[in-house]
Amino acid sequence: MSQGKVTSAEVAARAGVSQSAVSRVFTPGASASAKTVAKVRKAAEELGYRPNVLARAMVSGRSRIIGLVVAYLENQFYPIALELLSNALQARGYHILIFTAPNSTDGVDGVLQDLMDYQVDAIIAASVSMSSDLSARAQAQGIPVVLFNRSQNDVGVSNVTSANRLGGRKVAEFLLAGGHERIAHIAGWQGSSTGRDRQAGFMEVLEQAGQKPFAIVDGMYKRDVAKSCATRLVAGETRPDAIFVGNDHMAFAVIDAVREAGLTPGRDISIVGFDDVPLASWGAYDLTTLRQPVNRMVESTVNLILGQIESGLADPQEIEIEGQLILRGSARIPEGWTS
Amino acid sequence: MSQGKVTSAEVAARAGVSQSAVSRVFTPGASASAKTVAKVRKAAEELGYRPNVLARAMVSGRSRIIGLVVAYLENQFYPIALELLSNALQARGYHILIFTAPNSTDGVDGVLQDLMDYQVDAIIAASVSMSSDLSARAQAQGIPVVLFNRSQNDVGVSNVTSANRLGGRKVAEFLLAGGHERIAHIAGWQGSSTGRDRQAGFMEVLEQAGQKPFAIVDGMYKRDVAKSCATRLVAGETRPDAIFVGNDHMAFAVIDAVREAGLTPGRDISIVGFDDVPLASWGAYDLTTLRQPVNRMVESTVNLILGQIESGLADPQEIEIEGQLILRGSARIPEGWTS
DNA sequence: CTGAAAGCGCTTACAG
DNA sequence: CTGAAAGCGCTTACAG
Repeated sequence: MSQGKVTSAEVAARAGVSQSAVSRVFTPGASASAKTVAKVRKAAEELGYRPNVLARAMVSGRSRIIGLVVAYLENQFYPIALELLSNALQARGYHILIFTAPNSTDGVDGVLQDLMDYQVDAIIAASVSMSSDLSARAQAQGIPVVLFNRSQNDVGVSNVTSANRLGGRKVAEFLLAGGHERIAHIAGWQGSSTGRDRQAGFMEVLEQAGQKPFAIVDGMYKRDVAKSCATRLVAGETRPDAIFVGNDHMAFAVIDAVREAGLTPGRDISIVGFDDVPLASWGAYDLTTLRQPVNRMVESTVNLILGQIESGLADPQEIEIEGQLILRGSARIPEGWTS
Repeated sequence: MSQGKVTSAEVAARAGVSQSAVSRVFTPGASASAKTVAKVRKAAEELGYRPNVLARAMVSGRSRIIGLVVAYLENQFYPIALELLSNALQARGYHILIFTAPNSTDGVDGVLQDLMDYQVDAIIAASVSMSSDLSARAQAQGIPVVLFNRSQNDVGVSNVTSANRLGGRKVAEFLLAGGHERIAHIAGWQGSSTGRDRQAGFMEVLEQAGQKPFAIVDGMYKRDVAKSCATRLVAGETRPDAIFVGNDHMAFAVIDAVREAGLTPGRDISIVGFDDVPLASWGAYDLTTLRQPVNRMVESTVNLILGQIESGLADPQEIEIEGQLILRGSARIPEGWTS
């Protein structure tokens, strides 16, 4: 069957047609007679021919490659998102070229440059921020960029997030309704929009209720930071009766810390996370959390990206998807609470 | 600065040299005078020129793209491996094109075909198996293939695994030394080499010791399967005093099940996993497990792959890396045990 | 519908 | 060291 790389010219020779005819047979929506199609398909089959995507990309200007910049793969939210993105894109004939990013803007910028060298049709940047310089370069080359799970309005790119501020509000309302009076917040990294927005929503509601937070600290989206914060918080004379944690990944560490201090989440202290990664529902953590609807976030991202690739225009859009509070055992549930 | 896509011809024009000269300046190890280099770099800088990787790939036959087939992203072992692979490859100027695989051989084969269409320089298949037909096609095209965390000797491809059989033996020895008498095994998927090898090593040692396993069931590498198996096992009149679980991902579900039955891992029943993913060390699970040295597995994979790409020859190699038992709280530790 | 020809953006012998 | 030219494997007007 196949023997090294087979080209369209070889197929043409065997089928007794021109190379252009072979190309047309493999180009969706091209014109070829049934007879030609049959001859070409037969020859191609016999030779094991498959079109070279890279060559096609050169001339058509479409690589069918989407660049994905990703970080924080230890946080289960991202592998899940990655898998969903890959599946959805694959189903539409696109594939993901992965770039793992150092967490600084500089690092990301370098990586984005590399990405563009591959002539990607679009870029999805998950959980990182970029400079406006780089976003301008992408724009200039007509490459749509979308920020996934992060927003940044200074650089003129699209972004898809959940309703983070509203999410923060919902958590605060839930905790207040539960009668908590000393609510601490181990926040998501304040260098990120998600961290800031969740905190802002949370604070708004507390303020409206005339309640001061027990403490606010930046957990940096890091397990070890969150854990030591939690340990410190619960070691004091008076301790919080609830902790809202900026994401699930940190919340797991907080639960570990709380238990090490001899307390039981949901009874002695309420813990609420943000994301609802699969692990949140596993027995050992049973974490109450505000779900980010990752399915719908991915769906929106894919539609947005493909729409922009096909239309050729890339006016930035901001998509925000509302998430829902998922009640589990780690936090006291207010009487009669429904949601 | 940058204005749409800039080509080497435009740079040449501005620098007052030939297009070939520009190409040479950007080709590592080509010959160009200091003067030419300076002129070209300056012009390139001013225009925002970067070589088109795809065009380079067309003529050089090297895309600097490595295809990665991956599944099971919910199991933390794979995102971790993915991140390490991507970092290592990126540092050497390669990038990963991701393909998520359906778990059937047919599915994988289809995906591999798509992969080859992108003219990847090599293929890494993690946790999946492929048909010998497909491996032959890759071979014929001179594309090295390595199986990561899976072995398959019928198809003539390289593979990198940990010492799974030995690992199974180590776990059995540990459990026996701990005085356990009713050891069950919720095995890794028996359709996979890892599942079979771990089980085989485990059985060998039990047999040598004249002990029959309490039960052997196939957990399929699925949480829900493993969990219901565990629930059933501990519900019986006599129950196992230890369970060796085919990987950590399932072991977490087993621990959940055991706790739901009112038992305490490490005290009432010993649970041992396989992998040592980060989550295994978190407080809520504290899982004793046989570590797969993912760092070294990745390192070997990258060296193997790049060696084969550069040498042009791809004689299959089998690399096996020994793992170590990591003692934690989920299993009774034999007195005086050191390892 | 179909073939000959140009061209996508590069690299790489080949002369000089 | 350097430029002109061929060619990588395709797609896509352009004639017919």
